[in-house]
Amino acid sequence: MANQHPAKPTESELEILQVLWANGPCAVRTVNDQLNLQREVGYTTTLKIMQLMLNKGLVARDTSSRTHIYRAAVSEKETRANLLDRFVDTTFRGSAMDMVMQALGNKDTSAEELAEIKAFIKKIEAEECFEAVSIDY
Amino acid sequence: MANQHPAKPTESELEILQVLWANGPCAVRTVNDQLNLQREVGYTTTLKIMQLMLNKGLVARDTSSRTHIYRAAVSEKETRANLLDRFVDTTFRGSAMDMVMQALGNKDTSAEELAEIKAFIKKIEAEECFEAVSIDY
DNA sequence: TTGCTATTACGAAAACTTTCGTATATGTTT
DNA sequence: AAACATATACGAAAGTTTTCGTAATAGCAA
Repeated sequence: MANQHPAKPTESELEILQVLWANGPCAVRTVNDQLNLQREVGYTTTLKIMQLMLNKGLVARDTSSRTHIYRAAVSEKETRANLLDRFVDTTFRGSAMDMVMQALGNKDTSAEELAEIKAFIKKIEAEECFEAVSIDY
Repeated sequence: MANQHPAKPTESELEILQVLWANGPCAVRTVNDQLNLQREVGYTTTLKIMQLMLNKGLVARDTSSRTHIYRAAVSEKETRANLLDRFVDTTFRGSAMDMVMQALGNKDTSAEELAEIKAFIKKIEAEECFEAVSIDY
């Protein structure tokens, strides 16, 4: 179920994965248009990267029609988890707590969001009472 | 006070900054030794990167004695904040909440840590009542 | 068919990062 | 002084990622 190789997409590759995760399977043209909402990227550049991603197994594609349709071949959740792990290691010396604190400390966390987190924590705490039961759902 | 250019250290540069932040001003030899606790890196490699960092303004150095003493020229807090921003943007589409949730969701958050976060949230909520006052200390 | 547009494929250049060999200089020890 | 160990400086190579020019192909319209 889990990916064999933890998948370490580059920054550009990640941008593309974001588009695919958000929009579902897309043609290269669509992906490129989406990217260009944020920054200028040439069409063949996007195409090339997506072809490289195909080789790495980060995406798959349907070539039955002329315009190939690409889809993400790695899950958003797992990829995020991997990247988060790496990031916490390199930037917060492995302390996820430090990172959460810093994220919360950034002045722009609304009261609503804080409430949301509190609720989430409550949920986790409730689950911890039943550790023997699988909570990996 | 804030850095002019948000400072985007590479991964190696970040490793070196971590050492400098943790140990205070260091000679290249010291930094290299520290790095080698985690992975093998040649001395001149570390030296070279630190010299490049000097050009970029990421570190400063005291050359009064033969062994130059380097120190971080960017603050840990600000750098972390910058990197965190970037990371949240690229990996969590800008949603710090999503990231915090994912971090907390990773099964290995202890009850103590959750309590810590709750306390921290309480502190933030208290501060939000006095938004006019600077909470940037 | 002919010409126009959109797409894929491919390779190479450009940009960036990391690594290391080597020259040179400076202390230290014998 | 001479030999040795250690430090800096520098440049080039190797590795990785991104960018883009160009060719080949397929679909479509006139």
